[in-house]
Amino acid sequence: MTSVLWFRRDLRLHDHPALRAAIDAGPVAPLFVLDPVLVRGRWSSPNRTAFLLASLRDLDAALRARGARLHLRIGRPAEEVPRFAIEIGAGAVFVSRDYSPYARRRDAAVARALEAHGIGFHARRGTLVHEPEEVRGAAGQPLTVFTPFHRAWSALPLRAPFPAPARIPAADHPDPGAIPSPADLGLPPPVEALPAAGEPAARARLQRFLAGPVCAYAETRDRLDLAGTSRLSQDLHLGLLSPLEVVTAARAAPCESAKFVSEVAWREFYHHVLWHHPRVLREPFQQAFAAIPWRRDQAAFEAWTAGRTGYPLVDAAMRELAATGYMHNRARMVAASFLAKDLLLDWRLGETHFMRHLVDGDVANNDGGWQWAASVGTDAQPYFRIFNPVLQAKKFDPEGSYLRRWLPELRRVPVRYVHEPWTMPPSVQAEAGCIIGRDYPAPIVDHRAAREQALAVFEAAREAATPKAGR
DNA sequence: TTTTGAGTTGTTCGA
DNA sequence: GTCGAACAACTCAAA
Repeated sequence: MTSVLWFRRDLRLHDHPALRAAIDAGPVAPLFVLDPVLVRGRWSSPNRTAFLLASLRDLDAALRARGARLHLRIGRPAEEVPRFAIEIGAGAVFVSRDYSPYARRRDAAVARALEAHGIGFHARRGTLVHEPEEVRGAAGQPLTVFTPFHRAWSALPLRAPFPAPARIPAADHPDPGAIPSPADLGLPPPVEALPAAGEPAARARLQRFLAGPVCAYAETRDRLDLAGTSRLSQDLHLGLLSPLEVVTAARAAPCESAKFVSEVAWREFYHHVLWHHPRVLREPFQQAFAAIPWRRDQAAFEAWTAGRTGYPLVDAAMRELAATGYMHNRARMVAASFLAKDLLLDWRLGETHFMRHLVDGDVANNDGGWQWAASVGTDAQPYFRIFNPVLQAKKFDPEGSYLRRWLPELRRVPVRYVHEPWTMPPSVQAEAGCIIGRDYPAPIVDHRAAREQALAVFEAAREAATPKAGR
């Protein structure tokens, strides 16, 4: 039986259960559908699309080396997938499961359309290590606190990863369709320094990380001035790497890798939370905080996006994002906390801004991270944990090298002032060529006062949602 | 059922 | 400068 392998966020040949199932069924027609909703939607990103398109070119090359080729269609999947399957005479469509609310609606529509023509739709694992149905508490319930989730997740056995197939029996369509460039799609050019795309580049990053950096990961992952993180987020997002293979390889690393594996578990946790609670894309997981009166302040939001808040770590982070489509994880937390707590702006504004820029932008992880930073997520109640952007900078970038890298205005500012440049005496400002208010902004809010206000606002929301006496 | 233990990533304050 | 306690008593998970 001829089948279609519809690639989505599983752009690899290694450890690909859906691909294996398709090959076992007979000739395979690999397909990718460029969905306008994902290319031009509210949460789309030219950076991410460019990385996707480059990865597709790579996937096509890898398929050709094995006797097949990638077919590309542009349009709505509910129309394009059935049309393609019918044209090629396929009896089934295989996919790797996808978990976002949009993906669920899309896949349900595609499956319905296929069914009308007697074509099967088969979703296999491959996007996560363990499926949402598999990670459960003692009473069989979905878990919403990370630690019990992590325990249950870690206790599940790992299957052996599948090797990449040596050959793929091809079912070719006479019109393969060309992989467009971003310009062909009318998209603005992406940032210059995109990571190398495609499965081989991702596998090389994984090997390099596991050969050494993973051993220091627990100590260096938070350091803004060191390259201590894995930099695999975009690869996991697009499925250039199988998370199962990543975890299997990490556990076999020559040193302690549990901290890194637990970060992969965070990715799974947020995917599972989104699967069980799709409403989190619209509202806080903790409904008590749905009523927080977020401020409307366009100027403050624009200062944040432009990296001109006057707090160097926040500004460096936002400029790193604009310049590279990437932001260090620690910087994401500080920048997000600043938007939600110091500026009291709706975390969903920041969530959208991140999605529009991040090469690794992932609905589940981004939403989970933002809700955590805004203290409205699955965490029980640490709303009084408000990052101090100055302390965070001193702690994780002691010499200010990350700050200076992204804030040229501060390059000549002495270390003792670089974390809080507004404390520079005028003579030092003149000498450093950095006049506060002219070359670099004064803080747009006073952190101490903003913190007090945020505490009061969150406290009030919590009070309002709590019934007074004894339920 | 009720109770008990515990919770990614912090900050501030006062000794 | 360092260190422990307080933050505020909440929710979830499991015994």
